[in-house]
Amino acid sequence: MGRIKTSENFSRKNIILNKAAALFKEKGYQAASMRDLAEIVGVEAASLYNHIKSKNDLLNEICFKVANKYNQKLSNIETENSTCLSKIESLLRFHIQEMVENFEEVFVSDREWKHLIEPYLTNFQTQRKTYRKRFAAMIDAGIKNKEIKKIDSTTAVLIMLHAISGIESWHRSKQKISGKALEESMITILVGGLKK
Amino acid sequence: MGRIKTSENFSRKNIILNKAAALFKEKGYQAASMRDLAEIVGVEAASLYNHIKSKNDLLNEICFKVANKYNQKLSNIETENSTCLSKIESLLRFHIQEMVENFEEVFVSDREWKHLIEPYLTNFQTQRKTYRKRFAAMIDAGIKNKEIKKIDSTTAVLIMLHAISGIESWHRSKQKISGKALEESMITILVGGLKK
DNA sequence: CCTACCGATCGGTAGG
DNA sequence: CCTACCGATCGGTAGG
Repeated sequence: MGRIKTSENFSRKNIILNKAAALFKEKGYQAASMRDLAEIVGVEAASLYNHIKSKNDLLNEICFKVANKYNQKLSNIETENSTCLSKIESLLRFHIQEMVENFEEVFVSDREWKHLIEPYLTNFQTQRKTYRKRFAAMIDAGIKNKEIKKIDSTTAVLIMLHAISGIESWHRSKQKISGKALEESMITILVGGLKK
Repeated sequence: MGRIKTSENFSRKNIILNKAAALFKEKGYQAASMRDLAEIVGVEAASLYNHIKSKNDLLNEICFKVANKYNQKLSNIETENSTCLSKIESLLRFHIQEMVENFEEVFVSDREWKHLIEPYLTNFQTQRKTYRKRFAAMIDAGIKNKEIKKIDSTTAVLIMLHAISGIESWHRSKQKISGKALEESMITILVGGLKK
């Protein structure tokens, strides 16, 4: 009795969630069928509904799980006692690491959220917008500080977040550099582009 | 007799192609139905098939139209007699302008190409890979020249192309800066990140 | 967790 | 360009 406790949750529902993230990432939400998912999980399609409410509910759980994690991290970084530039670097490193290590759910949250349905769709969009504003505020603080060159902070956020979401194509490449080397290259270019 | 000749082609087929690009961009290829498209065009779904072969053929035409345009531009820039850094800047400006002006088809080509079917899928993937290699070669030449700082050129290409494809969210923003201002901001940050 | 099945919607065709 | 319609597949439910 008593399973071994780890940081991962291997309940049936969590297995389904993880497989769904991989499937949605590969095929796109709409093109992925519940029969596809059932086959991967190893049950009949109807059986999935003992663990989940609907296909859209799976997307919901993936998207908000990721959003919560990112909001949490941003809050932690905001309260750090350090320069703006090093806060931004921390945040970028977090984004890059998440994209390297948990890229399936991060990718789905990033690219498939438009298939969410109301009221979750609006909720999610609002969270995204808020996150970007807080990120831009960090950049603006750095510009005021004279740590960062005078740039449009909204554009800078757009560039950095999308550059990172492009790590997906790094995953697909055959002769790829290591995750750590990728992180260092990205930081050099992105943070280098901000510095005075 | 004789229609007025302009650079735009308003044939029935081209109208369908343009509406399809907008629809695929908004809903995603899979979620967009031919009945949706027919309604936008103003005919019955069956009538579309007098102008096109299949839904997938529409995606094909959009993706390869964009690919051809980009390959053409890259070839022109490669033969220019100028510094590597200014070649890269020209290419980036072209990418940004295309994303601002023709963003529907560019976006579809960028995000929905995985729904192409063989042999077009492999053909398209190969073209993408080749394009990125040629772009990376321009950066490597600049590093050798000492125009550009020593960075991983593959990562730099990944960053720049994805940063630009993120202009999609600029289109959705309400209080947006002008296309020209966006271009200048992006060039400042991206090219600034390369310079020694 | 499975079998059996539902109504809806899909891409596409026949025939005019 | 339309009406009428096809077979396939979809998300999901009933009942055990």
